[in-house]
This record gives sequence, structure tokens and C-alpha cells, in this order.
Amino acid sequence: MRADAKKNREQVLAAAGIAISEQGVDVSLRDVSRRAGVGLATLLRHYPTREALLEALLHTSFAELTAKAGELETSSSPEEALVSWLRDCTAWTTQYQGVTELMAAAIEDVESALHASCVALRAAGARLLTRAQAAGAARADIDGTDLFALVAALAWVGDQPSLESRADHLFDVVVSAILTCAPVLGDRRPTEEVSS
Amino acid sequence: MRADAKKNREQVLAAAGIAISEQGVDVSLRDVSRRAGVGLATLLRHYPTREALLEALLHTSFAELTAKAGELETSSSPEEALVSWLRDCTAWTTQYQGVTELMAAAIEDVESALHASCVALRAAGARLLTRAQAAGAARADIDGTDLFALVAALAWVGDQPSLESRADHLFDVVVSAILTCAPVLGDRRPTEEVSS
DNA sequence: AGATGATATGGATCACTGATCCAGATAGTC
DNA sequence: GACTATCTGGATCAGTGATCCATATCATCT
Repeated sequence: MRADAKKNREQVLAAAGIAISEQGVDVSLRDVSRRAGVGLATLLRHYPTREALLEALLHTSFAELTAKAGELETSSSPEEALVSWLRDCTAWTTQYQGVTELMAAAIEDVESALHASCVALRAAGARLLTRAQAAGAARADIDGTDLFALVAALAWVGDQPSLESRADHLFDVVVSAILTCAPVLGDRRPTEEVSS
Repeated sequence: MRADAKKNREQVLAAAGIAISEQGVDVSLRDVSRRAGVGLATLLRHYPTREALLEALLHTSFAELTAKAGELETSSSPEEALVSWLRDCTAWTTQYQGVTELMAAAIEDVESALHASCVALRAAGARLLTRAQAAGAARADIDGTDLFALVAALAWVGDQPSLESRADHLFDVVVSAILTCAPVLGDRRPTEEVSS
């Protein structure tokens, strides 16, 4: 990779980060290229699709969320781990308005640059869910894809200006549906640190 | 209204109905105008915005759903009425891929042609919800807007090809969160026809 | 029936989107 | 310093919705 090409890649990525946080993932790629001081064609050669650009931009975040799931698996009770991770996921999506729509499309599109990351994320969630189900903390009739869909749906709500204010509350509502016995949230049992 | 104008309006509406059911609400307006055998400018004068076209197209459906809520209020138990109506709403949205996004935008945009219909729909749902809450059948910490958001979120899930297959199941999950005591669905009590 | 004027029409155009091409600029090597 | 493989970005293309306005059409009034 030539030095100038590398520099442009980085500038594009930086510009994309700013532009997307301001305008969401549907931002005009021409705008991004202009911000980066680069031609549109250059942006599109480095990142042939919007998904490719996002993958490069979100790669780290995806890895962190996936890793976080692994940590929680050993550091928290099954229920707390699941709920905490779900909260992290929904909180993360608020930074990238519209990202869940692309993720939902990518998870079944093997060609998408986001595919692998999305599948990994779903798998990480599925593990936490399975563990919670085994502990009797989560309802047994949902799987990783259901969890993915619920988080995506909550993220979608957060993306709608008119519904955004309800996102947090609805998170609690949906979580109460996932957890068995629908405990009132905040009704968390006095944190007995289970070692398992 | 001149006779030819009226004819064109109707042709556009018919074409829009077909096109939208095939391709969703984001269909190209040029396509619609071509199908209608009409210029794009003509379509846009009759329906200055996509929302206006949708409002004309969905007006009847909106009215029916709103009316249905009124009927259910007297014909079914509070719980059954609410659940049945929510099911009708989500089922309806599947006919118009992407419509909930526009509805979510319209409900707080007083200028939108869809605004009134969306507000009416939310109000109809709110009445059913309030009734169910009064009967102790629905959790008390949600309101009409929350309900609107949940239905919209479920509709969004149904719009995503990769998640569509889970929509029905997730409807049950979300409904279990809305209903107090999270009863297993299908665990409906032997239909005691309450008159109130 | 014919003339008149208000109304409706749709091709042309504009600004914007992402995608693609390719002549020219540039970096790295020898 | 010369040479080549690589990279660049202006130009262009087909698509989007929005807008303009000369023309065509309808409905009315004489």
C-alpha cells in the first residue's frame, strides 16, 4: 500500500466518523469525500460500498462489544450479564443513527462487508442468552436471532426523533419480556455474586 | 375539479397501490407516474409529497383500524381487545413495507399529510390501552406513544427480510411484556364476555 | 356550435445521489 | 534521475424528487 493511499484511507475514515455521527449512516458519500479532501472516486475505491466504509469504521466497536460479552459471561450473573450487554448494545447504536437497518440487511447477506461482524455479535448475544436460559433467568422460547431483532428494533425506535425519548423506557419493557417472571426493572436482587 | 384531473388522480392512486405493495413505500414516484400513464409533474401536483400520496392511499385503512378499536372497546374484554387490535395493526403494516418509518416521522410533524391519521391511530390505541390498564390487564407504566412505538418497532422488524420470519413470535413476546403478569400467549382465559 | 378563459398536463431542466472511466499525477524502486 | 506500477479525482452516467412553463384540454357562456 502506497503511503499516499494509506493517508487518504485514514482521512476518509476520520471524515466518515465525524459525518456519520452528525448525520447518520445515510450521509452522502460525496460529503464524506469532500470533508476528507478527496475525490468521491477515491473514497469508493478504498471502500467500494457504504457497508465497507462502515465496517472499517465500526470494526473496533464490534470487537469491543463481542469481547464485552465474553467478559460478562464470567464476571456477572447470567441475568445481569445479559441485561447489561443488551444495554451496552442499544447504547452503542445511538451513536450511529440508522446502523441497525444496515446490520439487519448484512446479517443474511454473506457478501456484505458487515456480515461477519454482525454474525459474531449475534453469536455473542446468543451465548449470553443461552446461559441466562440455563439459569432460568430468561424465557426459553427465544434465540439469538430473536435477541438480535429485539435490540435492532429498540435501536430503530431510538433512531426515530418522535420516539427517541421512549427508547430507554421501552428497553426496560422489552427486557422484562425477555426475563422470565417479568420482574420489574430496578427490582434487581441484591447482587449475589454468583461464581459460575 | 375537472373531469380529466379526477381521472388522473384515480389512475395515480391505483398505480401507487400496486407499486407500493410490490416495492414498498420508497418506490420511485417516476415509476408510479409511468404506471399511471401520467407525467411525474402531474403526480406531484395532485400529491405534492410522498406522504400526501400515502395519505390518500391509506386513508380508508387508517379509518378502518381506528373504527375497529372503537368496536373492540365494547365487544371484547379489555385484554382481548387490546391484543387483537395490536395484531390487526401489525398485520396491516406488512402490506406497506416501510410505512411505519414515515408514520413515526409524521406523528410529530404537524405539516405532514399523514399527521392526523397517525395521531388518531395512536389515540385509538391509547384508549384500548387505558381500558386494559384500568382492568388490571396491562402494565400501567406505558402510554399511547409507547404502544405506538412498540407496534412500529414490530412492523420495522417485519420489514427486514432477515428478521421477517421472527415478527410473529416477537409480537407475542412484546405483548407478553405489555400484559401484566406476562401470561404465556394462547393462555387466554376462557373468554368471559365482559360487558363493560 | 363556437369562442373564451380557467385549468391541467408533461417534457425539459435542476440539484442531488452512488457508480464508473480514464488521462494525468505521484510514489517507490532501480 | 528515470521508469513503472499505483493512485487520484474531474467528468460522466443513470437514477432520484422538485420545479418551470409552453402547450393542450376541458367547461362554460354566448
